Amino acid sequence: MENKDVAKILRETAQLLEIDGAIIGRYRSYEKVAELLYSIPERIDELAKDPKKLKELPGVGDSMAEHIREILDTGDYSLRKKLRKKYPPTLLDLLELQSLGPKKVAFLWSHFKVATVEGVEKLAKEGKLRDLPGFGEKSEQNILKAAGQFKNLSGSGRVRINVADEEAQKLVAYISKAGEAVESVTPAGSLRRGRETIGDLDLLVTMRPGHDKQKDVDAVAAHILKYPGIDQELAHGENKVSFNLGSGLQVDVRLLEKKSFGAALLYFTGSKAHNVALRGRANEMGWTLNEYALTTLKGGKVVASKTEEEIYAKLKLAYIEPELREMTGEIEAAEQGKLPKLVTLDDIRGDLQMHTTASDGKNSIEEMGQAAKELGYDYIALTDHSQAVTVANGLDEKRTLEQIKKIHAAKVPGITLVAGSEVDIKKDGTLDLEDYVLAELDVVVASIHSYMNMERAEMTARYLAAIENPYTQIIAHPTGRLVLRREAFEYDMEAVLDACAKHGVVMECNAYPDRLDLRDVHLRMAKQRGVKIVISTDSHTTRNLLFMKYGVETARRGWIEKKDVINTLPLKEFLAALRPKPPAAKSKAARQKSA
DNA sequence: GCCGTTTTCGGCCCGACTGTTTTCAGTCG
Repeated sequence: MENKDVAKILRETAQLLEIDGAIIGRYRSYEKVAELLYSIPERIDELAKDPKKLKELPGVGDSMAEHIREILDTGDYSLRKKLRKKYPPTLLDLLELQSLGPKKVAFLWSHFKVATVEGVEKLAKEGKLRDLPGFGEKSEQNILKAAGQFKNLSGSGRVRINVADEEAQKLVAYISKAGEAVESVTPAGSLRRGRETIGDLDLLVTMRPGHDKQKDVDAVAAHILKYPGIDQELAHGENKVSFNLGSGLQVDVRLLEKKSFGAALLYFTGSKAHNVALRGRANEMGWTLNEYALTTLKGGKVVASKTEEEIYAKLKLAYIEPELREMTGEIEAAEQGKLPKLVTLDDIRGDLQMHTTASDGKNSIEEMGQAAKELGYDYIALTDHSQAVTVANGLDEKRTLEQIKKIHAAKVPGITLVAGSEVDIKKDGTLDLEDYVLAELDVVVASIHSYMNMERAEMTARYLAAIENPYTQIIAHPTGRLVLRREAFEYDMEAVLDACAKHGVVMECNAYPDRLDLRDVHLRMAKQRGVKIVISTDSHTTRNLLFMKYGVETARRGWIEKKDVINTLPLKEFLAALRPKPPAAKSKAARQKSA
């Protein structure tokens, strides 16, 4: 059973308990463990084999360990089953509606026995909600609106990181033009943490001290609400405005004074779990932490507020990079001075997967080279598809040899062009080009583009065969998942990474925002085994080369350091870090000639 | 249900905003 399956059951139990009126701590303990399961690199079914290991997880005690074991053994959990008998499963849909929470959902259920979005919508339309305690005409309208949105909503309401990033840049530029009063506009939230999908955009606006503070804030807020992309205004208060963009992305803008910038940035960057831990730590030290400052519990004296660095320092923690703030051990590491020195975009000296017009790319060898040179790279590998990927006009042996010649002949001053191929790993685990061609390539990147729904054991065997092939040097987009569109392949990641470690095969962290694969937890697993990483864009146009930053952010989320990433090395050392290939075999033609 | 330099009970992050109230509960992040 996968971690996410166990997490789903625990989360649902938490929601049902909350509706059932359980005390706050009880359902939070379920919620906490559910969140934890999404973020740990270990598989819960593996951990559960050792009774002690389970209880070492924060927030897991005797009872929770027992519940987890029950879920793993039986596929379900008795308390959840019991609650689902009491409340219909569709009741949880109601929690998704903006303005409805557990209390109101429980009330609606107890009074009307209504448990579906349609049912609630009907009651609202008939005006049956407005006279209930805690409801009114306005909330009736809000529920109607939310029900309409729920029905129209396709998918999760999250967008890929590049979409959020582009929206954020547009908004930052727009808000910066609000006038003299605006000093800075800074994106925070999961975008700053480099998550692969973004649910909402958090922007911090710091204000210059003026003679009439509230008037300035009001003017800026008014300017923001005139932003052309706004679909619906959600909230407009003294220091906050929220709205939906046409894309469905929710935006929260906070207007604040410069002196609390650090505390606010920390707070709005999250993650929630990281914040909760920092607050708990502050309390233990006799302080309290909120979005305005770290202050003393007694007397409310400000201890730190201007920068994140000084707040971490007061909490006796090394500065924790945003990408690490997911409560996966970063607090302990910061306490002990054992945080990784994360790889940066500036460390990257070459890009090792991209396509040209020879297969499905839009630009020539020279154009890709020129664009990469302008980004400051020392080298790039041009890696067009191999023949099996027919939809991409993949290259066979003959065309690959010609392409190698073209790449070596092409001259772009200031950058070295390396001849590569993204060779398809076929169904049986063999590579899609003959050995005599693989031997001629400077770098062999292998990846899967077909038969993606194989059984776990079969897919594992396919990868192991590919890794054992002495020509395979890099495995590209190893899990094959497409963000928000396609689940990862099923296979034994541990076994595959162990094989990579054994054979010196490098794993790719694919920077293309639809892929971001390997993802954070896998990268940490790779690092634990000493498997080296390359970060590549998989570009199909010169513009795509700019995606490198998303790959670097993903690698940082996986605690990856410069020394773990071989395309931070100068060309010669990079080539030396690749698995050495067997000496060039004779071509088929040459073999026939000599025979 | 978990947990402990406010420890074996009694808390559980904390504040903004909304819509309902007439001082606050519920929702949200």
